[in-house]
Amino acid sequence: MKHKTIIDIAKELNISASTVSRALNNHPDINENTKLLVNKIAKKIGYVPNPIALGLRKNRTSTIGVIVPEIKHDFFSSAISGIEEIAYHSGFTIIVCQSNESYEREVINTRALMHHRVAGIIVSISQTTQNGDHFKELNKHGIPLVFFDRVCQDVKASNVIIDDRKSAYNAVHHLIKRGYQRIAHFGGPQELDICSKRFGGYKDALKREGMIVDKSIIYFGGLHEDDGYSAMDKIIKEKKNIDAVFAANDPIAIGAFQRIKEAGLKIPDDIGIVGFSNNKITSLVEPPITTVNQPSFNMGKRAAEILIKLINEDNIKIEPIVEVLDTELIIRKST
Amino acid sequence: MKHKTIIDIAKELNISASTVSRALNNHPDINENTKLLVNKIAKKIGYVPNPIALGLRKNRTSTIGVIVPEIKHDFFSSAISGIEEIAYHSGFTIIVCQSNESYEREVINTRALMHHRVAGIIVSISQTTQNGDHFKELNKHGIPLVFFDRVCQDVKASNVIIDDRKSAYNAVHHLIKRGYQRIAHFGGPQELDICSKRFGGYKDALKREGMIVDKSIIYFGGLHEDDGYSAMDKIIKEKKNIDAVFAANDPIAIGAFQRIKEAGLKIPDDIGIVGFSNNKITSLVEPPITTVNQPSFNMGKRAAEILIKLINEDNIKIEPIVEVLDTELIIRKST
DNA sequence: TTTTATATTGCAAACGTTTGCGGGAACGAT
DNA sequence: ATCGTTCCCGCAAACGTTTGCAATATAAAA
Repeated sequence: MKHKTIIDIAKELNISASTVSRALNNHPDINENTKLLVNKIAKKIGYVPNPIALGLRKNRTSTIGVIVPEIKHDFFSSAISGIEEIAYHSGFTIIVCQSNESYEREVINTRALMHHRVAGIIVSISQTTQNGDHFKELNKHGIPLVFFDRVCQDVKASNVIIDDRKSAYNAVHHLIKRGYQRIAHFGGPQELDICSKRFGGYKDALKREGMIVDKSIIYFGGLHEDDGYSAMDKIIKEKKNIDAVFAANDPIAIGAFQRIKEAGLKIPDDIGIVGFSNNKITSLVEPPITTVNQPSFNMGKRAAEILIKLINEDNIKIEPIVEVLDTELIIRKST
Repeated sequence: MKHKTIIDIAKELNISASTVSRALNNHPDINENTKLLVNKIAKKIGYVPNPIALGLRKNRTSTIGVIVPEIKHDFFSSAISGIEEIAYHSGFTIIVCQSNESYEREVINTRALMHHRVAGIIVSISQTTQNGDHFKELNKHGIPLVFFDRVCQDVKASNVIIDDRKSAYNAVHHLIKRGYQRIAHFGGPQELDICSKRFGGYKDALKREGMIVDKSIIYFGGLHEDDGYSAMDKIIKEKKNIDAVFAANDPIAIGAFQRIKEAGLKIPDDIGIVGFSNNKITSLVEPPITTVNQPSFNMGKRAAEILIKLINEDNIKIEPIVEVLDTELIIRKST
């Protein structure tokens, strides 16, 4: 079965394709009666505009590109869910790519989306991305860009983020108030902005309370469970004296959590622990883990809303919008 | 900055666009030297073929459509991850849509993808889908289709599935071998094929061991945590005598798990529990939950591989491929 | 030298839209 | 009768490719 075109409508009514096009687009030049007829036939034969042809003509599609490190991660899949939700209701479709935390792949994906003539792009950058030149190319092609969560500092673009520093501060502050004295930090890669900010918040809180920042109980690594596990493993093996852990994210916290339990230590009595992101798991382990709620779904939604706004205001470049969403410390039994 | 076209290359070399096109496609008619020159200039000016123009010409893009109930669900996001992985390495991009378990939205998404001239579609159907006519339309347009996990029975298409019945059988069989006598079943919507099959496996196992299937301890509901929670809640409130639960999926199991713990009952001593899908959470709760490992990432990969094969063999319609992936009962401390 | 085959290229149409421009018809004003 | 408007509509180009066919040149065969 072939797709119907405006030419099919034109033939049916013995008018030209241009008239049909204008009628469908409600152009003032067209007689009201003609519009009625055209729309009637269009509905009758089930005409749907060909987005490809439109894309070629306008040199732009109604597709939004999304690049995330890994689709299957809780946080990102929720965010994508939010993006899709908004996109769907605005008549956009989304193309999803994953960088697998690889800078090269992120560059390739960005270029591919650009060549696909997407209307705009939403990105959370990879761990290994130091340089934002590939994003600047988008600018040259007039493709709007919104970062969420993991933003690229050296690129002028709209951001949907949280206040990582403050959120981390609150989390660590909470630990201190609970009476914990020797608080370790299991941080992510410091090149990643969110990670260095969370570390910053950790330091702020300690300093504010007159506590020292002890490098010997600060560990930097990846963002996965094993990173938390191995950091805690070292602490235990080296018999370091700590009574709490502030992890840069939930998987790290979970890894530490497991190692703590293996060691037969009690949470929260021997060691308190707080994570970051409010992954589902944290509420289900025993004891449930205190963490910072990061509104992943909403971050996706807001990113999409902002992007679509940018797409529609294709007139002049407005100043980038930076939106900071609220987080919330969810206090559970691990602290 | 404008995108480069074959015309730019043509002008640079004072040849026609058709020659450039053929040269780039390594057409035998073209002089080897010309090919060399064309490719050199193409690389020099950074030419990338315009996929939109190509799509219009060929009436088909190199995009794969994906429709799942909800992106943010563990199982689906892993599967999407797998699909993207294969697609990426084959030069395809993926458009992801979610049906939100709504039949209407699934129909709309299917049509939208069709009009987007996707090269093929991968689907896991919604809970509420009883009718596959929208998928049959794809056939008429020659768009190949692969279902994974949740397949549509009345549509002839390739499937990537697991043996739900057998997997459920194994799970329940394991419970019986462990000595559990009164095994409840918390099932999902029975209109969903996978759910009725899992229920079938449950019955098989009981019957095989000469046990009766007691409807009073079988609950059907949704696929979420609250469904498991409320089913277990009823059991407890009505003081029903059970010593194990076979849940149709992990969220249900988790819900039941929480209610059991709230009731102060011991797992696995008072009540044994087994889930289905091997969501990450099941290994992290205490005690970790026995479950059926469902290779979500690989199911996505296989679905994509099969689809791409179908796309490339656009000659005659071959018989649909049905691939049954292995599952594995992961025995943990909850049983 | 003429014919025929072969190698290499270009022309132009087509894919489905949108849109600038021009033009005919109808009508009122001069 | 002529002119100027207004209202509708169609022609054709353009977006970037691919591809059937024709065309040219060159080489081989007769």
